[in-house]
Amino acid sequence: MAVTLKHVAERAGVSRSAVSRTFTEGASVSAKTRRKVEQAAEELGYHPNILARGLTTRRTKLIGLVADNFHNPIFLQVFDLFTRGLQERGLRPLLVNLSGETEAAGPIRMLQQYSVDGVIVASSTLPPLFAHAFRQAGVPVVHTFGRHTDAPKVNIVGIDNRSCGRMAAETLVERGYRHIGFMGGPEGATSSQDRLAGFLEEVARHPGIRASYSFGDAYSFDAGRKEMNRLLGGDRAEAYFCGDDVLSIGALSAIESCGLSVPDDIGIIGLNDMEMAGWEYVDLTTIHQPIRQIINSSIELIVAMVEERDREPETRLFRCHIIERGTLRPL
Amino acid sequence: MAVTLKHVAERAGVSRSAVSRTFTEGASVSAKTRRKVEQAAEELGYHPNILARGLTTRRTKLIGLVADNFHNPIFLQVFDLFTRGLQERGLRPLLVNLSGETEAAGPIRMLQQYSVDGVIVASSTLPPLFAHAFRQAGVPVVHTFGRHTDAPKVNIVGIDNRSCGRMAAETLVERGYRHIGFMGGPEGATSSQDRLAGFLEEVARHPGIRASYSFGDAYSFDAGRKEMNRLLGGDRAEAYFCGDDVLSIGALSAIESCGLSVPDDIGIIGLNDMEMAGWEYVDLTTIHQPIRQIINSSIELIVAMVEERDREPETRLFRCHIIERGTLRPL
DNA sequence: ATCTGCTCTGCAACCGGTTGCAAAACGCTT
DNA sequence: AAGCGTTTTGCAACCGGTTGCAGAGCAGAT
Repeated sequence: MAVTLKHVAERAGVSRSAVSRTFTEGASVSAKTRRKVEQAAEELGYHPNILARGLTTRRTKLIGLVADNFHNPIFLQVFDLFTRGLQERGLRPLLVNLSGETEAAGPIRMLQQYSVDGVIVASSTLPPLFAHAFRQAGVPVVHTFGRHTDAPKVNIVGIDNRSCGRMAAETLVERGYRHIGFMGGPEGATSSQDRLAGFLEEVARHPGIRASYSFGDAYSFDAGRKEMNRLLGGDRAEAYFCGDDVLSIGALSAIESCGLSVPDDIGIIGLNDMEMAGWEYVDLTTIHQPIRQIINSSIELIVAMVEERDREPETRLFRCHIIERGTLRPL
Repeated sequence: MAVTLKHVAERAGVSRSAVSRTFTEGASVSAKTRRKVEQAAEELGYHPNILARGLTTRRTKLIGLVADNFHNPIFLQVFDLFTRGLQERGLRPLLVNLSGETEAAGPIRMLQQYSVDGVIVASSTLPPLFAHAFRQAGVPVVHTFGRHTDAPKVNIVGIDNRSCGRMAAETLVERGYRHIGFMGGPEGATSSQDRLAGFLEEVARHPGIRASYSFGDAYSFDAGRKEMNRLLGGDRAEAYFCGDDVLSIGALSAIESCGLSVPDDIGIIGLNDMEMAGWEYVDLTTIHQPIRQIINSSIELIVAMVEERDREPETRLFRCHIIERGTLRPL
């Protein structure tokens, strides 16, 4: 059916090795054979089978792309950037949906069965254990949006969540809010924990300020709305730092449908600066996370890991900054 | 490094074939050897390499998932459903980002190099030619959200765009709008063309009604806002059928920031019923497209195609219905 | 013409599996 | 115990490639 090395070799009147060599970078072939082979290949429409090649070269150019949140539009952008970036380097993303999964063993086995060259775990909610397990299994791994530590066990690319928490608290305090709240994503997510830690750290530096915190079930619109509805029923704060834009938007929605208005009655600041945050509708004040850089850097790192398997894991953090829009009262 | 058939065979004291057979459905192995092999495999942590297997079985369990729009949140849901559905059947999506690509040759070659079992083209904007080219290349293909025809050249799963256009026009007319507009996605997209055709068809049945139409650059928020801004500067209609929810939301945004209000000054009806359409913020009246069914059906079809390569292509269309929310004036 | 050193080439083995085939092992019957 | 039909097994070839190695071919020097 498909045209293989052998067909090309026969047609060109050379050995299979000669054909193979014309298609491998840096192999030794004379100009004459190369020409013959290329012509035969052209005529037959031959292209080497990457998977068969991978059997000997141990490079499949497949990269596992593991995600566990398909309800946050930011991930559409994440997928866009990853697929493009990988494609540009001749790599292919094998998409793995881990929603609801808690065990790493299954996905690891599966990705090994496909002999992926590396794995990118793109999630701020999966426990660090997950990425560690990949490394333990000998698969190069980058944890994008993972928790930053000083001596990382795997490559981490993302932001300093703790300092974002501080930045958010500081901003709220500056604006004169006296009772401020943190509304996180899932309690178990390292990103929630770190953002909260930074938030409380900053609050502790301002004696007069009262702080409270709680968590949503997920980084999703529904979770944000649900949690804000709950908060509105109790002793609510004057302004909230929501752990993510889509949570913020859910919260805004709850606030509006309750007859309150933003920023007059309640202030909101998000995190991510997703496309939607800039829509007139939403006009969300938020902390910008440089997604494009984070993803390009992740790709660079996974490529480097594949080249040099026993490279020391490293952490790459990117600076965030506040995007002033309309959901906090002005200075 | 990795543990292979051979290792297991040696440890279990059997031939490589015996090991292979234990791991292939329906092969003939005695209970005794099976036990020995399974134990050895367990001890070594062996799992067959799917790609090596694919070399002989010609099944890699890889499915190409081709998309060209990463700006419409509906696709996040599409990816979620596809990845889960495929995973449940032991298949793996190889994600291909075709944004901006116009030639099919490159992607086809690439997917062939990875010997994918089949390809799902998930786009209402890629020309039919694209999916045809895959078929021509002998790759089983399903075009999800593709244009429906009576004698399809490839499998098509989606909705009847023409009848959705009619439904939208009919609804607008019922509500008493006399000058109605169609605001499509890209002019070249079959979905835009068909929705418009249906829309105008229905308008033609109502003599007093005036209709106009135009197109956005893409199925995206920005395109919707930009186009609505243009329309607002001219002789605008009383209500618009936007070819997609995210376009509608862009349009709503343009309308609001112009000081007009919906549905009092302008009515809007969308198409898709994406999650966001239900947010209080947005509260978009729209035509519901049964995404879940469309995607499950697409997966079923691609699986069937892989089983039976020369199956006749078929078309599967799903019924849509109107979801009444707050962007059209009441009956 | 011979030698030297280099570049090319093909053979054959290998990557990690599957599978047709013939022989071995098994369970029953007689 | 021999004969029979079924399973089960291992051998060897194959899937579509790559690659170490030894020898062939070639150009230039002597």
